[in-house]
Amino acid sequence: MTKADDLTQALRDAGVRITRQRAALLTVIAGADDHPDAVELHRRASKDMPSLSLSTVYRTLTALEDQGVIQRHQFDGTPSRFEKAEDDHHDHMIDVDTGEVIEFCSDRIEQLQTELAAEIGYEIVHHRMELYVRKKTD
Amino acid sequence: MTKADDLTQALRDAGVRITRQRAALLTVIAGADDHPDAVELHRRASKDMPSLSLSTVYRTLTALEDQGVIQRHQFDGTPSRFEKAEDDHHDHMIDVDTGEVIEFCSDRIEQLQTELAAEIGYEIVHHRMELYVRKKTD
DNA sequence: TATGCATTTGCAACTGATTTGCAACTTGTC
DNA sequence: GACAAGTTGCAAATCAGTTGCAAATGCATA
Repeated sequence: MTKADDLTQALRDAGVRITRQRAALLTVIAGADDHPDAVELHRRASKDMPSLSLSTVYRTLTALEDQGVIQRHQFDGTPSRFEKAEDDHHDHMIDVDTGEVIEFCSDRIEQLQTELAAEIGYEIVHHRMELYVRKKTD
Repeated sequence: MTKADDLTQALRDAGVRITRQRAALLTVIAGADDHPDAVELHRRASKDMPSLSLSTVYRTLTALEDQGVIQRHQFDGTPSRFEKAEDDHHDHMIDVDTGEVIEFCSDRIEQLQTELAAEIGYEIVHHRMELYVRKKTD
């Protein structure tokens, strides 16, 4: 049972129809270790499904996001990028020179965020933290 | 000497020409206590400068951003919003129900961010932290 | 395994935010 | 005050993403 199969089953259980184009996209997403955008996902999935249209990719990505199967990230001034929703939450560092995305997580920061919001009577629905970084040279 | 005058002088010193349209926009930005988008800024500035075009607003905002005079924020799925660059850095909470933007700052979090980046050999160029929040009901 | 129909597809046209080409017009300088 | 270079307004282009529609397909059921 591959990761793509897991995703497929989760969707089927949720009443989402698994078409060949969705299956192809799921396979690509399950196998991606990076954070591709819609065009890149379309490019990759097109190898299996040459007739796959970009609008279907967009529609499917939205559906998958609604199902909580994938996550959408909107980094500074670039098209949305996607990754499969792992059970563990994390944030991102983006290397401003290479565009490389590094995942990280800090429970301490999350806790401080929650406290800050609570202090003024709010609770956090979701958050977004991106560190735009550069490799140290010294 | 108003804030708008300060901005004007800063730009003039940087070799940026102060046209009537830029002056009008600077006045609006200097007087704004919220986080308006380009269309809203255009609407406000048009009162003094009825012929002001939206493309000039966009061009000027980009120029002001390049000069470090204003900051651009891209909150989830909405047009870019702008504010004058104060000397004090801060982050934002966005009320998901009302769209209201609340500024906040945590030195403790900033410090943790710097440490996290340093641990893997990076330094932070800039960062972005947005907490999407909802008023607590209980 | 065949049937039916709601869902999904590809295409092309549309949207909303922002950018750009260009000729006419200002600005700051000499 | 005149001139070169920077700016403007307009309309058209761009870019990421969405949508209407008729044709095609998944899948629950017979």
